Amino acid sequence: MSAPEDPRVPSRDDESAEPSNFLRDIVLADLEKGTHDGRVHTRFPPEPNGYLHIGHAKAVHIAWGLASEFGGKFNLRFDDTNPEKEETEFVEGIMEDVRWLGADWEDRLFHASDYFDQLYEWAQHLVREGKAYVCSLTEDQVREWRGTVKEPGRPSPDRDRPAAESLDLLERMKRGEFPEGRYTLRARIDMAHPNMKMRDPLLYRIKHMAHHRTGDTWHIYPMYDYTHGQSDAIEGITHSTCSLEFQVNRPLYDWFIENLPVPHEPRQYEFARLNLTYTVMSKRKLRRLVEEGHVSGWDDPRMPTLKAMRRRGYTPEAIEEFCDRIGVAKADSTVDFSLLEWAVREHLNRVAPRYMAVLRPLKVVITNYPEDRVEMVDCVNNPEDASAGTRQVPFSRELWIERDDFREEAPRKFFRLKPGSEVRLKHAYYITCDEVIKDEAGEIVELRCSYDPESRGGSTPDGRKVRGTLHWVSCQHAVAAEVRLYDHLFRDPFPEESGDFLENLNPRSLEIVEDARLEPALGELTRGDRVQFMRNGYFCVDTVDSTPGRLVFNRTATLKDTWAKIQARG
RNA sequence: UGGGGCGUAGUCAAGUGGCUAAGACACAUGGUUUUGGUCCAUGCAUUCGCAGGUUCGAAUCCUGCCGCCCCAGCCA
Repeated sequence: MSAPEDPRVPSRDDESAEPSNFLRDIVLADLEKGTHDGRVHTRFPPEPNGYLHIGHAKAVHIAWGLASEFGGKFNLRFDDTNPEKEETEFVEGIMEDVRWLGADWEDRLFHASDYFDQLYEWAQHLVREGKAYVCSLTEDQVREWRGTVKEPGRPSPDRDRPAAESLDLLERMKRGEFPEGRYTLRARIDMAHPNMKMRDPLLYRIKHMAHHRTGDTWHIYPMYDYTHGQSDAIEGITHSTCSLEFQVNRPLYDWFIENLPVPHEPRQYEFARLNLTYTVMSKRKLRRLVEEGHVSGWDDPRMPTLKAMRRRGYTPEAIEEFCDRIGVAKADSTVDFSLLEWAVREHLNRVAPRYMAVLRPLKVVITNYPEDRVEMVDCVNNPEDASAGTRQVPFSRELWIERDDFREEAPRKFFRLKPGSEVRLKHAYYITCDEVIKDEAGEIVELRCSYDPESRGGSTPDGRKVRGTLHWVSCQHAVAAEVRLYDHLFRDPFPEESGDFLENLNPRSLEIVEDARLEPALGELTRGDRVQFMRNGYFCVDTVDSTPGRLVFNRTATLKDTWAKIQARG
């Protein structure tokens, strides 16, 4: 990349460059100054206690993006310091998600638990230096002694415990000689510090619990603050990115780096986490949705989890585009769901092959078309991509069209099928509606139409204009399938802001179409295939419930629907 | 009301003293169209939370005020 002629021209004018943001600018400046020996090394540090969601995708995108753009490295590190909540099950799931997003940690998969020995040695170091002590206050006492945001705390009676004594107690804590809660190891900083995090924070607590990786080796486990920065230091992380709520932890992060003989000095930078309209992002709330049965699981396509979005048909490319568009900043914000939808449409429009599928079938009989005749018509697979080619679709006397595409009494702007009017059947023929057949209840059950043999392929020698073009499926060739239509999980764009978020669930977030009629080629699709149902939306074959004999499709996103807007306006 | 952050359009977000405040999404209008999709064109902040001040010149600097978020887990 050559330097711009005019230095004031931002580099983002260069199409190959990432849009800039304050983190990127910091890295750029560090590279300029030669900080960290000119290295860029980032990491994504999930706790393996749940599944990743779109907010985590932003965090991965930032960390991985910084590393990949500047020829740096990216680590995946599981922050597994609390054996109570962590499970191996999540480790595999998270790796799958991060890999799917396209972030490559190469051979650098780590666990904070890899550093337990080193962390323990450093804890002893702090004790010897008079910077940490074993405290015998109970949990409640610690809380009480800590003071409040407005009042300073009081020093623990053990604050001046001799180093030798603390060392001995710490060793015995480690060996499991004491019950949980009996002692903690605390940093000796400042009980009157205006930042609560600096009031002699806990470094270790006793937990007689097996760890998913270290087994029964430990009876004490390090706290997040004592673990995170040092793990970054050990791995040579240069820019440790995290979300805004950790800003108050940064002075403590720095304190450990300054007071320990670490091999490297990482720096922490915080950005605003992602919020999205019409959904919730907190692990606790997502867990409630799953556990209380409001969704079918963590991979229910309505969930904002990555495994759900993957199942729904979202692509990593779409998520990356979305992340590029939302930017990186420090202001709390909630992004419009429509931007995510735009991103997935933008990608799928380019790559999804088009097919015809009728979701709510209405029979059309073409009275002047021979009963036993079947013609194969040529259909374009993707008008955005000539290389996608064409396919043959069978056309016959009896067809299914969309119920919405016929109106017995139609408004002026309705240019689909109505009595006496002519429309085009996509890639096939023009038809005119001659007669409407109803049952005893007055329900329309069939349309009798006539076709113009001259219009084969969808145009006529006389060049007459036909305003509406409908998709269709030949009855005798149709494949039946289940189609699941998803809408926002919540009806309120800010479900957390008014009452219990569960009260804002959208009762129509899932509509199941049991008996859609598809053109035969769709019957050949396999799990995970992504397509466009023309005039309907983007769909993918469900990876869980679909079988070759009974296809199940998930709607990823609708197409933009200008007609729906016109109708809504009245 | 201690400390740490943040307020630019409906939503994100550039901008860091000097031409008419980027861009995207959304929205609106028109055009093209064998998907009411895509695509194309146009419009959409006389003003940057508010009020003063400094300056020839302020979203950018100063002062005061207002609002929102985070911190008192032996969670991360």
